[in-house]
Order: sequence, then C-alpha cells, then structure tokens
Amino acid sequence: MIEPVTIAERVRKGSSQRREQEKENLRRAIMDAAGELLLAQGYDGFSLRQVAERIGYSATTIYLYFKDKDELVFSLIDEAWDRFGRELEQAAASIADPIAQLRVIGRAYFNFGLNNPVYYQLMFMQRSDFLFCAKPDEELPRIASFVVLTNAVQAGIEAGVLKPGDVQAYSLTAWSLVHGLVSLWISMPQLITEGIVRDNMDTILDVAIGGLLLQK
Amino acid sequence: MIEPVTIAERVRKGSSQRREQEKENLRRAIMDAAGELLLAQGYDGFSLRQVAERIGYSATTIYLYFKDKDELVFSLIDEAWDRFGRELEQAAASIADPIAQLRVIGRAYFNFGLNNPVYYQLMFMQRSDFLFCAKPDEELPRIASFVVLTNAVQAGIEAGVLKPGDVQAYSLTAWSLVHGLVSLWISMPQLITEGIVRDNMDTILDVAIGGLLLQK
DNA sequence: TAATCTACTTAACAGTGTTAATCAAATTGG
DNA sequence: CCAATTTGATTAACACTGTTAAGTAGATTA
Repeated sequence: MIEPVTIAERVRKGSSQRREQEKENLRRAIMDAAGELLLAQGYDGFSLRQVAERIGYSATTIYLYFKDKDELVFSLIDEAWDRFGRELEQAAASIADPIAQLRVIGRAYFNFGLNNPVYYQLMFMQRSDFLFCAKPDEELPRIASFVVLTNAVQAGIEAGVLKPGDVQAYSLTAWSLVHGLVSLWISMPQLITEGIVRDNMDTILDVAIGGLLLQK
Repeated sequence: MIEPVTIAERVRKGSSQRREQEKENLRRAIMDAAGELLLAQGYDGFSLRQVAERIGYSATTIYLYFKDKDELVFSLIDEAWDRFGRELEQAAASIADPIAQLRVIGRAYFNFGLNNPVYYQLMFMQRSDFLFCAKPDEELPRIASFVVLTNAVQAGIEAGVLKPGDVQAYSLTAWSLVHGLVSLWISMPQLITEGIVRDNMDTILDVAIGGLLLQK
C-alpha cells in the first residue's frame, strides 16, 4: 500500500475521511429519527417530511442518502431482522436438549414480538415482501434466522424424541402456531391482550411441541 | 295505517320511494366498484377518486353516501364478516360430533382465507380495529362468529372428548393455529405457497385438535 | 484566482382524503 | 303555472403525501 507523502495529500485524505464520516453520521441520524417516528406514529402515519423536519433538514435531503422511502424503511427492518436473528440464536445456544431448545426458541420468538410489535408487524405482516429483496452485500438472506428452528426440529427427530417426518413441514407448523398468537395480539390488542398472550404462550408451545412429539 | 287518498299524495309517495331506491342503487354501485378495485389493486392502491371514476361520478359524490373512506371500506368488511359468519355456521351445522365439527369449522376457516385473501387481510390483519366499531343497528357484534368455535369446544368438553379447561383459552389456541398459517400465506405467498397451506392444513388441524384432545 | 464539485435547498408535479362553495334540475307550495 | 326550496351532484380548494428537476451557497481543486 502506498502511504501519502506530501502534507497536501495527507490533508486531502483526512478531509475526505471526515466527509465520509459525516455522511455516515447523517445517514444514521435519518434512520434514528425514522425509527423513533415509526414507533411513535406507526407505519401509516410516517412521512419523509416529518423525518426530515425532526432532524432539521429538507425532505429531499433524504433522497441523497436513501433511494426512496422503501429503502429507508427496509434499512430499519433489516436491523430488526438482525436483532431477531441474534435473539433466536442466543436462545438456541443456551441449551442443548432439542425439546428444551424448541421451548426457548419459541419463547424468544414470543418475546421479540411482544417487545417489538411495530417491527414484528412490518417484518411478518405488512412488508414481508422485503424478505425477498436481495441484500446489498453477499450476507445470508434474512430468512436464514429460521435455520435455528429447523435445526432444532432436525436434532429432535435425530434424537428420536420427535416423530420422524418432513422437517420443513414441522417447522412451518411450529412457526404458524407462535406467529398466530403474536400477530393476533398485534392486530387486535383490545381483544387479545398482552396478558392473554403471556398466559397462553406456554399452552401454545405445549400444543406445538406436544403435537409434534413422538407418540408412545 | 292511513292510505294515500289523492292522486297527488300517491304520486308523491311513489316518487319518494323511487328516489330512495335510486339512492340505494348508487350506494350499491359505489360499494361494488370499491370492492372490485379493492380486489384488483389491494387496500393500498385504492383511492376514492378511482372508485368514483369507475362509476362515472365525481369523487366527492361518495361523501354523499359514506361519511368518509373508512366507512366505505368498513361497509365492505362488514359484508365479508357476514359471509364469514355464514360459512362457519353452515360448516358447524353440517355435522354433530364435536371433534368432527371442530375439523369442518377449521376447514371452513381455511377456505374462507384462501378464497378471500384481501378481505381476510383487512378483517384480521390490517383493519381489525373495525371489529370494535359499533354496528349501526342493534345486530350481533361481528366477533359473534366465533361463538361457533367456542360452542364446539364447549360441546367437546361436555362430551368428555376434550380435556376440561378454559373454553376461551382453548378456542384462542385453536384460532391462532389456523390464523397463523393463513396469515403467513397472505403475508408471504412466495415463501408459504397456497400448496403448502393446503398440504399443511390437516396437519395443523391435527395438532390443534390433538393438542386439545383428552389424553388417555 | 477561476473552475468544479458537493451538499443541500426551493419549486414543482401528480397524487391522496376531505371540505366549502356552487349550480342545475327536480320537487314543492301558493 | 310560477316562485321558492330542496336535492344531487359538481368544481375549486386545502393540506397532505412521495418524488424529480432545477438552482444555489460553500468547500475543494487545478
């Protein structure tokens, strides 16, 4: 690598880095403001003009940092997917027994939904089209988070504690069980209160795991 | 009741009825156009101006027949709830055995979702706030459709084929199971295809009913 | 110092839901 | 039969939205 030699070159490089950094900062500020607004107003009452006003810039400035509104929202959802994936992996790593693992994964899933209703709604109910947008870099696709689940089911079958069968189908069944309750709470919190969700969480997991358990 | 005697009175009454009828017709035409547009464009790409254009009226005319956009959409959802309720009742009435009844109700639920994805989405995922709007007349609340489910569960417990327990909790569990799969399909049809839903329908019902079944 | 480039702004377009003012035609009362 | 009024619809307008194009200070470069 060639080092800058003259002072002028060094200054130029420093200034370029500084500008790069400031650009990154503003991008971050836009996302933070957008995130706050999203949580406060919800996805519908969420406008670029409001985001801009919140950080003291004109609305069109956002277009210098994001292609359009979708790209901004998608960046936020992407971060939520990262958190989601980490929490699921963390839960799975906390215990070895397949059945216990399915339980903690399920609980982690419930907790993510309960703690991030707005993002859950975007990820799984409203903007799941985002799942199928290619990521800019060659990272794993978002949906890879579910490998945690299929792995646990697979391990359970191999250990002989789950009925042999289609791993994908079993995982889908388990997924739809937990998703059903979480999404019902998000859609109609007045009818399905958070308390009801918490009370029924374990029942759902019982039914899910019990339904898949090897019948003696 | 006093009959109109003079010709003038009779004409007046007839004309009044005619105008009433025409008003009803236009209201119906608005709803039909709105329904078609809803199915074609989805809830997001659905505007009053487009509805108006489709029936050859100015956009503001709609406000003479509906308080606002929500009331128009709600009227459509209301009709969907009617169809939903009828289909569930019809299914439940087709068979007496509680377990078999739970099965046919579940299947009817799946079929409604598969046949009416746009309305299902509005009813259970996007505009479920509508559930809690008072109906104009003193009819039963929309949610009454679920009595069909709780009745079947109740009957199952009384017949001794389901584990005794909280009827509401059991019904909720069953509901979230079927809702989970249907709503996943609606949110991400590319990942959860209709075929997958049809293939897993019975598995889900097995797990749901099996999980609630009296353990011997 | 002059030219260029960068970050940002204002102006504008096409669209939305919605309200107020208007207008013609039908209905009514004398 | 004519005047007053009500009815059903319209156009104009407001305040929003996402988005694009043109313009503008200020830093950077040659």
